[in-house]
Amino acid sequence: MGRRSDHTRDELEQLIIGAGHTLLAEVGYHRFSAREVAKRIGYSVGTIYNVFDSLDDLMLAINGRTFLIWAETIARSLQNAGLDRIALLVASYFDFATSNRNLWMAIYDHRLPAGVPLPDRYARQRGVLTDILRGEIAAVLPEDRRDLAPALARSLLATVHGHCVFALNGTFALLDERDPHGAALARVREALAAAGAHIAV
Amino acid sequence: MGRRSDHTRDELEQLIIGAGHTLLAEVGYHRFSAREVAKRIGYSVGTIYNVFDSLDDLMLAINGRTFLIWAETIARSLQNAGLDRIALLVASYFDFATSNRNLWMAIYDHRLPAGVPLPDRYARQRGVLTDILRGEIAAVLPEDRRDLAPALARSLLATVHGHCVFALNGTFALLDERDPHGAALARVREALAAAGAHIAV
DNA sequence: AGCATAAACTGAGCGGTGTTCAATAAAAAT
DNA sequence: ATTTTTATTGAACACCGCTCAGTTTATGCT
Repeated sequence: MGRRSDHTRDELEQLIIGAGHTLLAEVGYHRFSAREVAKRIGYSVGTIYNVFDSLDDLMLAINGRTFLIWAETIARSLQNAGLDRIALLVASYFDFATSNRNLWMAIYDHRLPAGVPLPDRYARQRGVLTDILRGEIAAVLPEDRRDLAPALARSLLATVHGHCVFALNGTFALLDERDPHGAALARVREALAAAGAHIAV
Repeated sequence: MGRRSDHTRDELEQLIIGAGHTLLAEVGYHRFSAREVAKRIGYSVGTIYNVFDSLDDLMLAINGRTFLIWAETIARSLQNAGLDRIALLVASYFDFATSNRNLWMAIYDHRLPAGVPLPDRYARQRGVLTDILRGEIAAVLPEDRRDLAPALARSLLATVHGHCVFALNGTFALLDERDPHGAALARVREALAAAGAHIAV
């Protein structure tokens, strides 16, 4: 066929990302395919490649959306948080990863060829989430140590991430760890305490 | 052709694992293929599948070998270690991962289908490495807290792992972190200090 | 209205993948 | 010498990412 124009270019892009997001959530990164996305929206493979340069490109768009949803989820749960906002952040991280297994893992399963840098757009979508973390960590640090916030936020993110990965990929099951979330929170508390943070517990 | 018997079954298995290991190191998980392994040892695809049930099976064998080499590397570097053995462990972790990027990442890139448990053989190969860690951590804990060692070892492994993943997958580059190894070591020291460990620094 | 241009969309085709299994060839046993 | 067992093959199947000549439709122009 030819021009159909049921959708504008932007709508089509969003349609693809949406269907891709759903497919990814259902089957996971390594069973994801452009052909299946096309089938689901009633277009042919070629159309996917007219809108996106490559599958890498599409994956970045889908993962970018996951990041936005993730940031939104965490922001919302922070709104009705108690005093211990840090504990809530850790819990949110685990919660999102666990209840969106495939989407969350795809973020880290997908990698660009060596040397290709992440596009700015994607970097910004990721930034939304890390900005929230940095803000919350800065808030619990004493004023004279606020400058530690960026580095500490990165490091604690990595700490929680490590526990979360091991929880989801079976490593912790192998090691008989039954409370990954608790362990992560304990490490975060120790690090914050060492930095002089004042946390309500 | 038919029976060639240049190799016994076991030799052939080791030949495949060896060539697979090399290929994996060269091209990484997502460009790894059974056909290429076969080509490199002068056999055809079918032979790979006579020796291994599936590619998952072969990947486990290869990753298992990586674990053994990793454990050996760490054990050797512990032999001529100074007083701060914990710092050396963290450094070794980063060092192995960085200088064996593809092999190390493949351990975590490869995942069995949901529900399929890791075979015992593989679990044991992994165990060698974690046993070393648990021993070293127990050694720096006061006697009356030695029982914390297993849980703490798991958690610190996850902590260092998280930092290492972010260092290798570009997340830390995105977040302007320039000393992942230093950050990981700082977190480990804080956690050990909180557990009452006595470390030579 | 008719026609030319531009845009959207297709899907067969290319070279790859994991996996299977009838056929085959050589060694071992009889 | 003949049968049996074993090791090995590679074409075939259904999938993959990706391309691009070709088709269809909408739009602009006279």
